[in-house]
This record gives sequence, C-alpha cells and structure tokens, in this order.
Amino acid sequence: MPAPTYQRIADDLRRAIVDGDLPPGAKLPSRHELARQYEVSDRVGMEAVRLLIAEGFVEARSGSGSYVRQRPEMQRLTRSWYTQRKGGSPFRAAMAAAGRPGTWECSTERAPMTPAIADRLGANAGDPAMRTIYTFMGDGEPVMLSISWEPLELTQGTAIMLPEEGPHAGKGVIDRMAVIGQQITHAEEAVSARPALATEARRLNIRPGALVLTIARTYRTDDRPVEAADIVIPVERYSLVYEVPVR
Amino acid sequence: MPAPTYQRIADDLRRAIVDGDLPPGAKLPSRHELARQYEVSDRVGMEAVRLLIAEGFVEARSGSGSYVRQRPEMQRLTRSWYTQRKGGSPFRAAMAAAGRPGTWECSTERAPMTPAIADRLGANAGDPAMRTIYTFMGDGEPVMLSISWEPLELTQGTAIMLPEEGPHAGKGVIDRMAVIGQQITHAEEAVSARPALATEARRLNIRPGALVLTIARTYRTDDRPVEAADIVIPVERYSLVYEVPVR
DNA sequence: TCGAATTTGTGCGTATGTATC
DNA sequence: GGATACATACGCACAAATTCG
Repeated sequence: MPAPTYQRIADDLRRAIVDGDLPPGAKLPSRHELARQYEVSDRVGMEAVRLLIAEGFVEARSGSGSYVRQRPEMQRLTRSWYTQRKGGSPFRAAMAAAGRPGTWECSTERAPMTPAIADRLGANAGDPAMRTIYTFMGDGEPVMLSISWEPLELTQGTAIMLPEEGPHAGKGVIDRMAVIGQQITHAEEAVSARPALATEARRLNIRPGALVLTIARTYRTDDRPVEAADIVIPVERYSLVYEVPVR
Repeated sequence: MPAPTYQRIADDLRRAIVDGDLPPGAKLPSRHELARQYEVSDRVGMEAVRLLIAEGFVEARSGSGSYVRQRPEMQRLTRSWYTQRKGGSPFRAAMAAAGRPGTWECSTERAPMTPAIADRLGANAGDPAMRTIYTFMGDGEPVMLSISWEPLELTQGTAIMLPEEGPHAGKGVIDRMAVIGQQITHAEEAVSARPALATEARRLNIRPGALVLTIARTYRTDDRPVEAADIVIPVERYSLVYEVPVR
C-alpha cells in the first residue's frame, strides 16, 4: 500500500526544509501551486501543508502564504541547585540569571486536593489545601504558569498560610516553609510534554496545540512532602536547563 | 469572530475527555453522529476528531471508531546526582532503580563536529570527534536514543578513545574520562520537546509525529566541556525525573 | 486610497477504498 | 456478506487577510 499523496508531498517538503533547500523564512508553494505540480486537487496540497504545520516545521500566514518557521532563540530557564539556594523561587533566580525582570500575578484559595495532588503530598483526595495559581511574566510576556498546592494541615493558622500575603510574601516556598520549621531538603521535578490546553494557550499567549513542557514539582523535607506544583512552560520560547553536580 | 465550528466541537470533546466524562477507552461519537448533533456536514465532525488525534487525546481505529487514548503508565527515568555518582551511566542507574534490565546497542565512528556540537564543546565546527550512536533498550523496548560526541583532541591515542571497547567499555563517560585525568564535576541538561523525526520514530517504535523529549547534555570538568550528547526520549512512555537537593 | 489578485481558512457534498464488527 | 466507520481524495464556494499595482 503506497503512502497517501498528501503525506508524500509533505515528505518532499519536509526533506527540503531539513536539508536547507527551503531555509527558515522561505515561502512554500501555495496549495494551488502544489496541486498543479503534483496533479492533485488543491485540498490535497492543503492537507500536506497542514501536516507540516502540525509538526511545527511551517507557519501559515493567512492571505500571504506558508513559510518555513524561524526557530526562535530559546531562552534558558535554569533550574539548578546552585541558584536555588540563593534564596527566592527558582523562577526569580532564573530570570535574574538571565538579566530580565521577573514579575508574577497570583490568586490563592482554599481547595480540596485532587487525587493526583493528594498522591504526591502523601494525603487523601479531598483533603484541604491552599491552591495558588501563578502567571509568571518576563519582559511583559507570559513565561510560565504554575498551580501550587500546600496542605492546610501544615499551614493552617500560621503566618505563611497565604503564600503571597503577610511578612513572608514573595519569598518562595523553601524560605516560607522554614518559618514554620519545615526544612525542605530536596525537590523532585518530573518533566513531561504535551500540547497546550485551550486555557493555557490563552494565558501563555501561544497558539492552541503548541507544545508545552510540564513539570510536576514536589518539595520535600526529610520526613514528608510539603508542596506540590504543576508548572507549564511553552517549549517554543524556553528550554529548561538543569545543572547537575557530579561527584 | 466566533471560533470555527470544528474547533468548537473539538473543545467540547476535549473538555469531556479532560473532565473524565469520556474516560480512557471510551468511544467517541462517530463523525456522522457528530454531524447530526451539531447540524453540520460530516466533514466538519471529521476535522474536529482529527484535531484531537493530532493533540494526542484520541486514537482512531479504522472501521471501528475513535476512542479516548489510554495514557499508558509512564515509566520514570530518574536523572539525579545521587544515582549518577554510584557509577555507570545515568541510563543504567535509572533502569536499575526501576528494577528493569537495561541494555544498549551502539556504533562509534570518527566524525567532524557540527556547528551546534562544536559550540557546546568549546571547539570549532569540523574539529575531529568520536561520535557514538546509542539505542537504549529496557524490557526489549527501545527507551532512548543518544548521540554522544567526544573531542578527539582529548581522547586520541588513549585507552578510552573508543567508548564501548577495551578495558573501560560500558563504564559511562564520567568514569572513562577520569581514566585520562578529566574529572567531570558537573553536567548541564537542557530539556526541550518536539515531534519525533521519521527516523527517530522508526528507531523508537512510536508513531511519526509523536512527541519526544530532547536533552542536550554537556559534561564538564572545572576547566572545560568534555562530552556533549543529544538524547531523545518518547514522552508517551517515559517522564524525566530530576531529583534536586535543596540547601 | 482603492481595488484586484492571491493565499489561507473553513465548509459542503460526494465518491471510493478498506478495516472492523 | 452486509452495515458501519474511518481514510483519502475531488471539486467547488466563500470569507478574511495580505499584497501590490
């Protein structure tokens, strides 16, 4: 069984892009042109180009044409233990390292733990927690989303119950937990990737379906997990850099 | 301007999937059914389902129907400094931690550095290097691909010039470099994600276009970078876990 | 500034082949 | 074998954005 025509066309174009015959910024043949060259209907040419768009090789500008994507310079988001211990949140440290001002908005509310979060925090689904939703900005652009969960069992009635209010606001989880005697000794970050959900795409100002890196972060003391966060980063603009010491 | 119909339909279905109203394995309405429900042509229903397929939420079985994808249990690939110093490669340590036998195939050849690799190794494009291409397997399944580059300037004429031959075969870069007096003190791993290229999809036994995590790893001594590797991992089967100590 | 041509995005209806049930 | 459902393909139509004379 031969490959479908539209895939064959896409293969030809993809090879031209990878080999550099169609450099970044180059204009692809219009779907009319493709249809003529391959002697097929213009829908088929369109399907081919659409496939390349889905694969991230091509960007279409309505009314103008389809172009080989410029791979934008990726910013680095550094998540190393060096910078983390200099105080503040990993995000602040990373933005400071890049010489860019980092700001954020957030909102906090009481919420019951989802099953997945409860599992990571060693609790039961439905247990009470404070949920804080962050949007991190750099240079006015949204950089990163985060949903952070802290068990109320730990923070209820303490000065740090509300992460972004009171004397310890904006200090980062590690310093805040230290205030109530919880010494965070290690973090676990599980990195994965998927297409952005519609709401995430809107908040991050990226196209729906664009790839995002996800980090499931869990902060732990020697005894127990004390915070869990789900972090979302658009992969087109940022790559995640881990600096790992080796002994 | 309202969103196009097919996207609206896809949004409805996606929400149902994410919320659990359509659990993994559930059958979606056929495109005929969708067309009837939304009072559009069946082509439009098809476009909606196709979008969800591209996003990885749905899997179509020809002649049967379209189904919510089973998210397979993700294996964890741990990359922590704890396990790394226990000798051997990060891959071996991760597989050992998961209680699964890890094996690999590789082939080594002399090759000039690409511009990107030369940049990471602090060398010039075209400088001679040993390039080793790995396919790592776990339980007979391909888990991870890697292309490793070591500057011949360092290893030429030493016992470790060929990574997988001689007395130091299979020991991992850190131990091998120690043999020639290069003490690797830290690693940098830049994590990103993209659709798999055709050749990678074939080698990893995944569908073309499926997402992969990419790691650009650079091993450094205090003085200089000594190895660079490009690692590719299918995101559907593995999530990357970093364990970071916090002080 | 205006208008025509081009190109993409979306949509309709139909047809054929093939896989599944 | 027949009904159903998906995969691909054809040809057409119109709206919106862009380009250019």
